Amino acid sequence: MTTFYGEHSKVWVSVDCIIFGFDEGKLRILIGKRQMDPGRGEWSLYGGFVRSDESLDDAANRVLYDLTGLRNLYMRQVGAFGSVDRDPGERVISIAYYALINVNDYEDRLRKEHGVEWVNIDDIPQLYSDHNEMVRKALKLMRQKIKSEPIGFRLLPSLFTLTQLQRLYEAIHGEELDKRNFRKRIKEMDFIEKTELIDKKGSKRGASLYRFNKRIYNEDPNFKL
Amino acid sequence: MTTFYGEHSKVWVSVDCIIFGFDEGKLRILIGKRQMDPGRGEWSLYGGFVRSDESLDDAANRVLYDLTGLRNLYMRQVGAFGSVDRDPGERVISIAYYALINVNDYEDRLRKEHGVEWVNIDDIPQLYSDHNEMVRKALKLMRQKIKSEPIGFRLLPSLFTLTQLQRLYEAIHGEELDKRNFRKRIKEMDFIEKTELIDKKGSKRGASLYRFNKRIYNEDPNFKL
DNA sequence: TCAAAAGTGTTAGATTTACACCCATGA
DNA sequence: TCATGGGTGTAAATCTAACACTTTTGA
Repeated sequence: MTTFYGEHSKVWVSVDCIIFGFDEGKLRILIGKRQMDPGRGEWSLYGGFVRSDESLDDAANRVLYDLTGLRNLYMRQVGAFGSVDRDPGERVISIAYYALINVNDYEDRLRKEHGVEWVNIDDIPQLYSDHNEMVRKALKLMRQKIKSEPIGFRLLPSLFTLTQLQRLYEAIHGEELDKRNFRKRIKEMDFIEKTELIDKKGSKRGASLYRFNKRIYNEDPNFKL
Repeated sequence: MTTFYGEHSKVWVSVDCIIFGFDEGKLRILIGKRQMDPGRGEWSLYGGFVRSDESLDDAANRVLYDLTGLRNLYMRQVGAFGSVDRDPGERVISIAYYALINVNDYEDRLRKEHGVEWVNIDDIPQLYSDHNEMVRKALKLMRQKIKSEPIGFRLLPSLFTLTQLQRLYEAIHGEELDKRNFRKRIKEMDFIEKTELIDKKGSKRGASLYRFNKRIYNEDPNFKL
């Protein structure tokens, strides 16, 4: 094996995941108490080291699968974090990723096995190392992204009511929306399809269930919320 | 030295810089022919390895200073690039940064010493490894950023005419703007100050020179272009 | 019968876009 | 004197934001 860059030093590279979920009207992320040194016992994002035979995206997908048992999650890179002393043990740079999951798809057994919890984004405690900074940036990027792409559906069941959808957007942006204006905009988006099904859980009267039609969206991707 | 993560493999980490400049009405970046193996002779971004005693941002600033002799450049991280085979020699992950410079501040002697050239963003050749992808993402991020923050002034001399400013925005977004609407919006931004000075180079009649007043901007940062 | 969520249109105000002519000057 | 870029205002169209009542039904 030829060594081109021998004179330079190598470092460890990890990925850390900000996993967003929407439950009980709140946007939440998964965090757990760190089970290894250094920093044992501190609240932390879930992460792992990048292996020599996998890309950064592969590493993030592996870590996400390991924690949630889910594949093909919507996932985007947040950025690289590389202060010299960010890890108290060694020089480690970390690439943060955020992912969106529908909380119903996540088996609670698996969640408990890994000792992670859903925490409201307004109540995030102090986290290990620079993880709070990662969360802030992930939230900022996700909020921005959701304005121009219909990624919110990744946080909902495949069938959802318009009130659920509105509550999701309110939770993400942290402000209330006008019901009539919201529904007016939804009606303009043909890829948000009304089904014949009625949800009876959320109200006595019942609310129509909608679904996101990816095919129609791809044909005419005009999204604005 | 305690080794917490010994069982995992380390990798090389580099930074690569997309340096934007505005000259002769075009948005350009600095690229050069690679002077080392692997990839010797291919067009490439300018970069360097991250040292063990510096953060990623420090490394990017060092690389930028080495190339341009300029400090305190506006600079933002583009992201981490980490395909397994992205570097033909070894496993190297790279963190891309973009920076904005005023081309007049860059000594041509230094530019030639490093063998780099200003290339119109519409005429970028095929670049080494994944550098084209880095450029695309940098451009996307910069275009987005400039809509909400007055970073464009970093690409202009400290005194500029409104026509220069308009041409800059046209070059960045790749579309012509209406002169009257453009100037109407500028007038609303108190931090773009008209000076008493007149530029006689750009026209016979002469055009007023303006400057960006950072203090006023910080007091009332309302920017929208 | 009443509490609770679903569903539905209109209007005023703000923002955005389109558009054309006169001015000052150096060559 | 004329070619060149500098400088200026208005009106139509579009988009955004504010706002209140009726319906259905399970408890």
